[in-house]
Amino acid sequence: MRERSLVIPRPTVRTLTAAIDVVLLTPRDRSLAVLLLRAADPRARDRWLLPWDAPRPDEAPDEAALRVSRSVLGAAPAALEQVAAFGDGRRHPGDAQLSVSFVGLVPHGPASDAIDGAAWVEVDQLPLLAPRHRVIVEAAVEVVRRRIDQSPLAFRLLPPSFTLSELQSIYELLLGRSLHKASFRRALQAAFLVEPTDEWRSEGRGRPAQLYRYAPRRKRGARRSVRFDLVE
Amino acid sequence: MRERSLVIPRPTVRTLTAAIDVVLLTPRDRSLAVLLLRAADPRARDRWLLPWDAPRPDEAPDEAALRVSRSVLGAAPAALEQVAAFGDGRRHPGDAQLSVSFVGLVPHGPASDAIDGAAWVEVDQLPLLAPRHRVIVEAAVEVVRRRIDQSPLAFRLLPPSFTLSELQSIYELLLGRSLHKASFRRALQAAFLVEPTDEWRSEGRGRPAQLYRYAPRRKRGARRSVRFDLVE
DNA sequence: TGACATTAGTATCACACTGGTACTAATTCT
DNA sequence: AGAATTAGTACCAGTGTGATACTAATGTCA
Repeated sequence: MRERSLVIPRPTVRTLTAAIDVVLLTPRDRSLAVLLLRAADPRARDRWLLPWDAPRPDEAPDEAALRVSRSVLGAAPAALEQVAAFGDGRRHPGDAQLSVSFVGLVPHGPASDAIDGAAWVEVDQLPLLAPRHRVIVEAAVEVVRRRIDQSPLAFRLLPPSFTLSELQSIYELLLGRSLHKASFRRALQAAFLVEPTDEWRSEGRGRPAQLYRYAPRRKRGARRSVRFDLVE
Repeated sequence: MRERSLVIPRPTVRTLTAAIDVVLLTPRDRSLAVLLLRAADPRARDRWLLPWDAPRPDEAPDEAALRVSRSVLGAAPAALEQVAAFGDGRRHPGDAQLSVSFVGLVPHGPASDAIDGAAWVEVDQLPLLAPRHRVIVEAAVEVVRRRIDQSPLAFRLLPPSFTLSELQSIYELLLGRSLHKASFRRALQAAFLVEPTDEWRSEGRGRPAQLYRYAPRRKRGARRSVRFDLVE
């Protein structure tokens, strides 16, 4: 190794203001919806907000995100993952210099209730938000889309038992395109991810569908071939 | 939507100490190596450190990461992406409550020099590090491995022109397994990612290899089938 | 009641992709 | 010259993909 005579000054930490911002997502109609809070003061600069709070002393970011999620949902979300830290110039409603953002998934169904002053809004039809909250929502959706075939996120958007058509709808929702039914089921079968229950659901018209549950059987080394799906 | 009578208190921000920690990676031999700094004081609690600093006032995290990278490399890395924020109880060398971590990629070759007091260490043979620095390195490697087929990260670990065998070696390094040569090249061809130069490189023994450059031709909607490669 | 719409689920089949094996090509080493 | 080494290609059986079309089971409506 060649060496240059630069010298590293010993760094010291500096304080800044921080917030934990949570994007809670649930499937709604044919789209994803995010939970927004209406500002208590109607003359506030931001009418709508993501749920957020400052981390308490000695509270880890994921603990704070769980606490914020519980406070608005009344229960923990089915999944909660960090999205990223945002600290650029975009304005935060609490003027935090740094935001650590999380995305939580809420199953479709009656659990989608929320507290007073909150509303599920489709992510394609966001109202005016603080600029940083807007980019956080976009990043959260992107994170879920990217991780969908690495992590069982799709199953977190469904109740414990579901039909294969519902599962396919979630995948189509997240991937943004329609999928081939037979291929989808063949791949699902090959991955040993679900198992059928002995229940059937009759949803209005049409033939009843069998209900399945998420029951992954560990498959070691499911080695896939290399794919060059470069986005940029 | 059903409404409960919970009330959201208006949150206020709180200050905490923060650091920007940078993991610089380069291919070395048959492994990945990370740039570590040796502590100036030999009696310091941590003998080895990741490059880090506190963000300056009004400096965004990615700007700070770029600044830290430049200060130890003498130049910008070929890629720089955020890994995650870490704020659990694990100790940071500067006792920062929150770490925003970044991973930078440095091409193989003469640009892998570094400043005095720094060393490239294989990621499988890390010395004793502060606990948070250890998990940051592990997370950084994992991020690169996960994003390899979504983002042209592999090309950032190579100089501007390279042989296809070198490219395949990088993929094998990151994926941790060997790949089929013909399949690798077929997939590469189909993705329109590289183009041949008119140069050839004779590297000691064996037939000379043609040099290629990264020249992606945008292919819209390269739709792949769904794969259920769930890790957990 | 019976035809029809609707949704679930399967069968068939041409086509494309994967990866093992084996080959040719061009260079250095001895 | 011949062996070793690395680059690159050809062949091919097996497997995955997705279009089309089918059967199955229910509700709707005349």
